[in-house]
Amino acid sequence: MSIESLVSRARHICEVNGARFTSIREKVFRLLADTHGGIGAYELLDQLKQTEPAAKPATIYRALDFLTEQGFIHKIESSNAFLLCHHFEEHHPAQLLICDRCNHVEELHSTPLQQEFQRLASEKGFLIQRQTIEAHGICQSCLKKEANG
Amino acid sequence: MSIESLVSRARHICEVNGARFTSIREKVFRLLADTHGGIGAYELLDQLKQTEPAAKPATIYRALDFLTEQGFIHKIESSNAFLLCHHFEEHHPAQLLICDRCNHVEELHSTPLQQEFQRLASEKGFLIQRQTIEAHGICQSCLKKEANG
DNA sequence: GATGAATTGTTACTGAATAGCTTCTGCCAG
DNA sequence: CTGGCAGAAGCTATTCAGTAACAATTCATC
Repeated sequence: MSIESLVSRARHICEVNGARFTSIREKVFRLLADTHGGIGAYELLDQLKQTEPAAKPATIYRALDFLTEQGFIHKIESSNAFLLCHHFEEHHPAQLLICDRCNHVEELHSTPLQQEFQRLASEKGFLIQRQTIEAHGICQSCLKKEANG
Repeated sequence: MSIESLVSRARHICEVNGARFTSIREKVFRLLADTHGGIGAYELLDQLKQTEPAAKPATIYRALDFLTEQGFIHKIESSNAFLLCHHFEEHHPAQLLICDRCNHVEELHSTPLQQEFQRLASEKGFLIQRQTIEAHGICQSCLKKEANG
C-alpha cells in the first residue's frame, strides 16, 4: 500500500467527516506512514521539526489526537508509541503483536477474542468502553533469523 | 484480606526467594496495599516522602521493579499506574478491568482468553513473551449508582 | 574486622503529556 | 470586501513518567 494512496484515502475520509486535513496533520500522517512499527511522540517531533522548525510537543500531540479521532492511528499503550493503521475505513479495536527485536507490529482483528473479553467483563457487571490488547515477543521473521543464524 | 496478612505473606515469599524485603520496599508495598485501585509512581513518591523525606524517583522505581520481580504488583499500561496483586503466591498474567469512574480495578485470570490470544499469535508465527490485556469502562457498582441516581 | 554484593543516595537528564493563553487562518454572513 | 467567528497552530511553562551513572552505605558472610 503506497503512502500516496494512504494519504488520499485519509484526505477523503476527512472531507466526508468535515474535518480539515491540514498541512501539519498530513506531515505527521506521512511520518507515521514512513515508519516501520511504532514511533514515540518525541521522535516524531524531531522528524517533524525538519520541515516544521517551530513544532513543539503540543504540535505533535494535537496532530496525534486528531489522527486518533479520525481512526487513522493506534496508540501502543505498553510502549507509549503510535502506529499508523492501514485499514482505517472503519474504526475498529485491534490486538497488537509487537516484536521487541525488530520493532515490527502486527495488527490482529479477532472478533472472538474481543467478544470473549467482553463476555468475561459482563459476568462481572463491567461495561467495557475501550480495550487494550497487546503482546510483546518475537515475530516470525526474527525467529527464523535466529534459527538460521 | 488485611494488610498485615499481605505483608507477612510477601515477607515469607521474599525469604523463600532469598530476596530482601527492606524497609523502603515494605513501605511502598504498604502504600500500594492502602490504595484502592491503581496509583501513579509520583503520587506514590509523594506519599513515601512523608516517612522517607529523601526519596527520589529512582527510589520508587527501584522499589516498584523489585515488587514486580517478586510478582507482587501489576503495572496498568493504559494508565501508567501500579496495582497491588492480592494473590501473588504464583506469578500469573492478568486481565484488568479499570473503572474510569471510581478507579476500582478488577483482576481477571482467564486462561482461555490468554490461550486464544496465544493461539492467534502462533498462527502468525509470533512468540508471545508478555501480554497486556486491559479494559477501561464502568464497573458494576458505578453502573448501579447511575441507574438509581 | 575485611570484603564483595546488593541496596540506597544523589544528580541529572530524557521522554511523555497537558494547561492556558495568544496569534493566525479560513470561512461565512452581511 | 470586510468584520467576525471558530478552529487550528504558536508559545511558554509545567507536571508526570522513567532512566543513567556514579557515590555512599548496608549487610551477610568469611
